[in-house]
This record gives sequence, structure tokens and C-alpha cells, in this order.
Amino acid sequence: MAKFRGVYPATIDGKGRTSLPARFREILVESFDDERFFLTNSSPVDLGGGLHSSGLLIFPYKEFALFEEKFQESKGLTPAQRESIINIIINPAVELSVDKLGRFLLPPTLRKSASLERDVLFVAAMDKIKIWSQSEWQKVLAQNIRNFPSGSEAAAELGL
Amino acid sequence: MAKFRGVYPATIDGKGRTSLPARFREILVESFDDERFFLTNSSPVDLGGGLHSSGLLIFPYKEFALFEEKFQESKGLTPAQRESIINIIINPAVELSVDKLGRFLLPPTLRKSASLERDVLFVAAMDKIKIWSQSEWQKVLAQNIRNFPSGSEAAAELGL
DNA sequence: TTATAGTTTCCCACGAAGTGGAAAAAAGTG
DNA sequence: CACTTTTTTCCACTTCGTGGGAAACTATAA
Repeated sequence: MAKFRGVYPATIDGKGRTSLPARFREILVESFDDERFFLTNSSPVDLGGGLHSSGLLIFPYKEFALFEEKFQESKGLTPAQRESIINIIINPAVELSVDKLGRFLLPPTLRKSASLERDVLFVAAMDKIKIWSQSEWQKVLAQNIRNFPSGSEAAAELGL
Repeated sequence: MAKFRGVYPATIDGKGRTSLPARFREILVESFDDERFFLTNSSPVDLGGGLHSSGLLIFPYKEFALFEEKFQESKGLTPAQRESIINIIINPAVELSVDKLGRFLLPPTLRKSASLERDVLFVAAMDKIKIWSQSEWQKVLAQNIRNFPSGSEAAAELGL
């Protein structure tokens, strides 16, 4: 089953709309046979200056139900953690689908909580898609690069 | 099973396409019997002025699946390293194949992250192929040369 | 209930980007 | 040198992304 792959730039227009990259629309219907999806916050990340929520997350329709199930059944979470996940991920999630031109409206509250302005990136994440501001994503990558130089043990172990 | 061998120059055209050297196309179908491949970032390298990601990597289709498996099973990686590999190598990877003239489009995001302009090199790397800007590759080689002077222990040990 | 403002959706249009192929140019081969 | 293969350039066509007008819908207030 084909997964989402690749990173695509996009912009948010004056009305708060953005277009889901064509490739991701295809995968959505071909692999998840449903063009509906859920949009919600992603988990907060620390980019040096404290923890914030700097991205959004798209779940294919069915995947979100699976996620909720997994969450219900998971045993390793403290009550505080459960509450966080409910308030950040589960409750704010909205069901959406794209219009005839492949676009959708980013609900203002989600958009604000991820501080998305004009230039964003759609980043494949296996069976989900992340939406990040381009500048914030650069910071994540810069951090990642430091953890993973070629010639490192990690690289050698994987034949890279 | 024949591996990729040799270094070939190539150029990127105005639309961002480049042609996979004929020899590599042959190997791809003869040794890996599948003309599809995955293109992604290579691991970051320090060329003196800090770490960046200066090349791309082609995995024959099946090899990429094997790589993902190896990654899943590998035990020696810290969570930070795992995240790095996911964000740099795995998620940005795209499946491609060449057109009837042997060309393929370098996806803009990958192209930018490796800073590839016009003149590139296709460099054999066992069961993978690297794509580097010619100028950056010179720097890698210069570095390599310093680590391996003729007359060194390393050279003597191998009868070189 | 109706008026009004604000928001969301639909649709058109244009420019940018991607795809494919013909043909010229360059490189490789005997 | 002549011939074949590969690469590059160029052009045509299609698809995709973006901006904007206008219609539909929602919410609030009169």
C-alpha cells in the first residue's frame, strides 16, 4: 500500500485556503479510498526556545478512527498525558475534504495555533501528512542534521 | 550481481530534469530488474564550513524497501537519530522512473535541499547512486585525499 | 422575519510547472 | 572516419496552483 512520500511547498491564500498537493490527493483516494481527512494539531516540538505546537497533521479519514481506538486502548499514559492528547489532538480535529480545485480552508483556530502564515510545506509522514511553516521546518531539519552526520555510527549502520 | 560503477557528469535542464546515465539505466533493469527507483537526500556531510545535506541518493526500488526494513529493525539508534533519518531520508523520498529519453524530474524540494544547480555528477555507490554538484564533490574528494596519502599505513596495508 | 456583515464555497481565468517527443548536438565505438 | 548511441535543446501540450469574483451560507442584530 503506497504511503505518502515527499515534501511539497504550498501557500495559504488571502482567504486562508491552501491546496493539497496533487500527489497527496491521489494517494488519499488510491491508498485510503476516501478523499475525506481529519486535520488537527501535531504534537508540540521544542526548537530551542521552549515547546510549542508548530505544525498541523492530516489523517486520512479511516486512519483517524484507528488512532482514536489506539488511544483508547493504550495503557502507558498518565491521566495528565491523556488529557493533553484529548485537548490538543482529538478534540480540535475537524473533518475536511478538498474542493473541486484541490483546495481546502484551514480553520482559523488551527491555523493560528500552528502559527501558519503564507508559506507552508506539506511533508509526508508515512500514513499522515504534516503541514509546517517553511521557516519552522528548516529549524527542525537543522536540528536533525546535527544528529546525523554522514560518517557517523548511525550512518554506517545503515550503509549510508 | 553487477553493481553500479563509475562516475558520470550530467546537467540539469531548464525544467529541472536530468538524464540518468545510460550505464546506470542498464544496471537498474539488469541487476535490480525494475526501472523504478527512489530518490532522496543523502546524509549530511561536513565540508569544513558546517554540516549540510549536499547530495541526493538513488535507491533501486527494492533496495529502498530493504533499507526501510533494516531501519525498522536496527537497535543501535537513539530516538533523536531515528527522527533524523525519518525526516531527512525516509519521508522525503519519492518514487520515480525515467521517461522514454532516459530523463527524470528532480523534485524541486530535493533539488534545493542538495543545492543542485546545473552541473552534477552521478557517482556509483555499490547498490545506490549518488548525485552531487560537481563543485561539492571536488571538496569531498579533496577531504578524502588528505585522509589517504600514498605512502600512508592505510595504503601500505592494501598494497597500494 | 428581514437586513446586513462576515465567512465559506464554487467557479473561471491565467500563469507556472510538469510531461512528452522531435530533432540537433555531442560522445562513444569499431 | 563513418556509424550508433546518448545527451541536450527546443517546442507543444497538459496539468496544477493561485488569485479573485460572485454566489451561497451563517450568524447576529434590528
